[in-house]
Amino acid sequence: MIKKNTPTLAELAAAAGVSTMSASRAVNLQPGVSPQTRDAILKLAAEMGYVANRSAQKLSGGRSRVLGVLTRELDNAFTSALVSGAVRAAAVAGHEVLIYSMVDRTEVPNASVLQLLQQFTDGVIAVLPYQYGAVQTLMAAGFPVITIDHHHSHTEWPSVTADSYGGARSAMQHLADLGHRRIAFITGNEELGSARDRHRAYVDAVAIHQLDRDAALVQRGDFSTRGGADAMQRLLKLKQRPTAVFAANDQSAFGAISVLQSAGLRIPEDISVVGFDDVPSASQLHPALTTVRQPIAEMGRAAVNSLLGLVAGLEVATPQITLPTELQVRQSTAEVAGRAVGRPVKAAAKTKARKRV
Amino acid sequence: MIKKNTPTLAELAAAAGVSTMSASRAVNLQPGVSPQTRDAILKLAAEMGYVANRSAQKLSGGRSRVLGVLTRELDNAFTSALVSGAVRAAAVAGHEVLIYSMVDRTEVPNASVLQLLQQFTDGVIAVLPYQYGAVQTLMAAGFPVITIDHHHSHTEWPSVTADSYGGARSAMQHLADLGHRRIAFITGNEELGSARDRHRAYVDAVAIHQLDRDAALVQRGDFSTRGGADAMQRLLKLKQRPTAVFAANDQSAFGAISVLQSAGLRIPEDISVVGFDDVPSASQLHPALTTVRQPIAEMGRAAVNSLLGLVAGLEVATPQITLPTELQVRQSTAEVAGRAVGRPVKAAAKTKARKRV
DNA sequence: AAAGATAACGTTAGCGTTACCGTTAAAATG
DNA sequence: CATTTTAACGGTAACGCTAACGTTATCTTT
Repeated sequence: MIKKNTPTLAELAAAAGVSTMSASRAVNLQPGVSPQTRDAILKLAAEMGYVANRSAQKLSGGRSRVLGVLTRELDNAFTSALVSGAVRAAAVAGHEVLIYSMVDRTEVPNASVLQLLQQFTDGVIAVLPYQYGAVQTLMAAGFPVITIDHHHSHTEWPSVTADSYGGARSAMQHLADLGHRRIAFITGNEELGSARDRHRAYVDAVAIHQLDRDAALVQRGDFSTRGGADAMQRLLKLKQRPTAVFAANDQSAFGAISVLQSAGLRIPEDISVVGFDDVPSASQLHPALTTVRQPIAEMGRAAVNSLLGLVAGLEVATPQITLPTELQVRQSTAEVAGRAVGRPVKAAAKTKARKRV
Repeated sequence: MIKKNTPTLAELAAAAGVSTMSASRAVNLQPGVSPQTRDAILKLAAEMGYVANRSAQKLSGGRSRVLGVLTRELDNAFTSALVSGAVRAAAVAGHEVLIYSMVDRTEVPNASVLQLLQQFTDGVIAVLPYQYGAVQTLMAAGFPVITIDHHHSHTEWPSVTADSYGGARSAMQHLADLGHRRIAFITGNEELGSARDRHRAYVDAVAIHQLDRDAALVQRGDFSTRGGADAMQRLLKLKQRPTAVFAANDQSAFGAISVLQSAGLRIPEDISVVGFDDVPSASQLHPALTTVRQPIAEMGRAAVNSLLGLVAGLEVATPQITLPTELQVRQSTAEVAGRAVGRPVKAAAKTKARKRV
């Protein structure tokens, strides 16, 4: 239960019979207090329920021990998982996390939002895309920022990413192994390094596995459900339809699946679909989506740790952190139904079932 | 572009040739300054890029003009839409919104989180469920809180809800109109008033429309995809299967649909499904879900307005705000296929198509 | 044992803002 | 015209904390 009047540092110090500075040093585990007085103060602090006032900390030039997450869309399994990881990692370091959602609104200049963040937090994790300008502004002001994913033209920014290229290659390998030769690709937001890497992996895989090379097989998406659906619609109009579709992220894949199902096509019998991200619903919806898993929570954790380094004024050793990805084979991919166009034989479905994880 | 040194109120005042207090009053649009000096200061403030330091504001006993949103799961279309609405409404009133996600972690006492909120924000919108304890604590401390949805045992809390009962009744009416007599219900988290209201509406509808009354038709869910899927699995095991399923929210409906599709059942030909909420993906996935629309963004707006009232110390006239809901008929519902169990006639599908919005 | 080095504290002065109260000048009143 | 009321402003003191420096004990060193 919160008391209406939380004790202040001065009150704590008075109760402990020391100066406020000693109390401050004790509470912040800083040198300048003997271990025994520190422990005594700490014990008393716990008893009295002392909690530092972060506004005051920040105002007096100190750190508030609060980290910010700058994001646009909240409705996003990716962001959610990321925040969870970040919050946990921050908690270990005694920090809290506050999220700022950049809802479009023209009436407020970006600058004031950024100042809000600067006034409250010690550093920011920016979940790209969309905040390029904000991120640049923040960095220019010398404020610690770590981005998740990276902007293709700002590769020098400290960032945390997953191995998009490797993951995409293994997804394509999987499809090639299943006998697919005509594989479509739905692109992501190509302002992002991750989207470009996945695209590049697709192109390379087409060359290496000697797959059908057709510009029409690559359709523009934007990482959204609608973008995926629209791209799939275009793919369905092709005279020679693909036997498999690799979407740059799960969200796009969901859109594609939706279109395929409403067109009466069965997945994976008629067409295989692979996504990227492995958001929770990927395994919960039908058919369970074969996708490339990103270690999202770990990315959040890594971002927090890097950010805390920046906040402490350390030169970050590896400003660009890339975490491994892993293919998750589920029900949305199957062996291609022979060379002939048409429905797959039942046997095919049974065969691939054995390969499932 | 942010300058490293944002002007302070004192600097602004000096530039304008007035005292800091006059500048403060001008910036906050408070009485005590003549219109002309106020305008002059405001103009200068815009030129100099003055932005108030909210930490300082809050510390000096004032308001920070920041509102908090307390939530648990971010991965939630509902929360996302709500925040959007809240942010926009807050912006109109010159406020910012910061989100705190209550990730489970035992190592940090709730109290410090709440104090964080008290130190930074002027009031909190709590998106239930899960934060009952926190909400109570906050309220006990005299801190302004508005809840979204309401806890069944705390009906006196200031809250914003949608008309769950009415919406659920119209959903049931719709199914009854389509000839369904055996309708299943997947419950939500019944700690919430909304879940109880929907359940009550189902029970009432069964009585009023004289539908099949069978305890096995009501299966427990928890507003989650998995909960909906598990409930549907149980419903499929019934000797007499329902011809329609009403899920207490869209998320549950998605889980149910997933199970139905993997069982080879077609929606809506074999079974109709209705959800509740109308989250964005409800209309984007296949089949597009018939569901009850909640005005989520408006709920966020209403919450902000109420909260600002509380912050201003007003006695809120209507502590319990209920917003209307509306049935959205889409592709997941169709006329029941006669009395006999089996596939629907094609004609049925055509008939209901005319009824679509 | 005297001098210097080191650790353990305390004092002061802000950080940027607003509340409170005091002051001054202009307007309204008798 | 003297007096009261009103509005417009300014000075000062907090809010709770920490940085920077000052002070006092304690321990080395020669």
